[in-house]
Amino acid sequence: MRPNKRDELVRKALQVFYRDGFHATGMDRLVVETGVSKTSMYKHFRTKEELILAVLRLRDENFRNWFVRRIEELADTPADQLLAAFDALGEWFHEDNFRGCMFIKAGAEYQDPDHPIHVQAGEHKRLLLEYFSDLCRKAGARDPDKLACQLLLLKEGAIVTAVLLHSCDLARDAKEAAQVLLQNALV
Amino acid sequence: MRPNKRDELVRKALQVFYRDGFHATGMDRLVVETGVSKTSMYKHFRTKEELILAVLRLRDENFRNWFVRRIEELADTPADQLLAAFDALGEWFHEDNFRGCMFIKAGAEYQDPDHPIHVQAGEHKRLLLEYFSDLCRKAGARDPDKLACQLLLLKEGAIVTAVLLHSCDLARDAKEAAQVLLQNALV
DNA sequence: AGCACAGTTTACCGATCTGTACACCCAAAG
DNA sequence: CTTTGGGTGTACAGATCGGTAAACTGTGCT
Repeated sequence: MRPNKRDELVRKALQVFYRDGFHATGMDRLVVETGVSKTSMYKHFRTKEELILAVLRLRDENFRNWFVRRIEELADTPADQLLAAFDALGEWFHEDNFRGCMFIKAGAEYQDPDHPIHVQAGEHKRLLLEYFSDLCRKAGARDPDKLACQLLLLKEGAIVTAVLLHSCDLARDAKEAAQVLLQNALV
Repeated sequence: MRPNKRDELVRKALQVFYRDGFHATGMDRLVVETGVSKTSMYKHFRTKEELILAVLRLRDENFRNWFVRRIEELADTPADQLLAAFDALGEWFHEDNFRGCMFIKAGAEYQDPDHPIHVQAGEHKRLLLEYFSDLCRKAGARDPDKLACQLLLLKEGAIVTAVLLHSCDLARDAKEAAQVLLQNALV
């Protein structure tokens, strides 16, 4: 049970779940796709749910790391970083394997608010909200928590709309809206 | 094959799919829940996919009818109606059987952009965007299509965030953001 | 050498999945 | 009354679902 073997399984499962969904992906499929035997799979993860939770943990780590790093590459001041967040989003949308937010999809497939998967998906959004709040506070916004929440709404809305409407440049529209909200909150 | 019988099946299936999801709900479950026999079910709908498409058509009709009517009850002028949309949303969020947007969930479970279910889910959002654009134009916004898109982002973001974060009053925050955007677009 | 253990193969479990074959029932038409 | 035909229930098909049993293989440690 090498720990890196487990990580490799989680990485591969992440790809498949992200592409095809949770209920639509059976364990048999993952076993074939990873090349590992079914017994080994169940040695590493006692249930499918446990595997999904591990996948979500990895996805949270990957996404937040990428998001924050990219934002800091794109801008220096907190205010500019809040806007750069939407440039980063736009880059993500244009990746050809973009399939929306895994946590929104997880919350959509496991709707019971008390289900561990649903809870963990919510935790990801809470952490993002915290990050935004922090930036808003540093930028000197009047009500940083409220502004952060509003910017989060723009981000989430842009993601789900980008999935369903493949037409317009939603990241740009979201960024311009964020600009208006930010300006309004700074005065 | 009375047509009202078919409609009754669609109505009941809508409830179950909305509560439990598409992949997680089997046809056997629907047969039990509706009391109809399996053979009859498949006489009305040749496949599960056909049933889901019928459900989405009904949902689109129900939701847009309710949404527009409620908005017109709450406000008279186009500008006020754009803001009242978020009051209507808030009422929806507080219904105890609120489970998010069925079309976002449909798009999340059927991710292939060419899949009929995904396409139909996108169509719903396109119709909502048209409705918003119309109101923005009547309200005299500078760039009505862009403003409509931004307000749609706020709406969609509020929905998915309301599903995952059960804490704050997202409809209110979204409305205040809409107010700022609207004011900015009217000057 | 001998042991421990990660990982494999193969076969299987009962449940559930979408979808179908077929005989039956009952009302309207001849 | 008999025939016709739509709607029904039963029973099933074949695949897949999540998960397990048991015996084997290979590697590293002592």
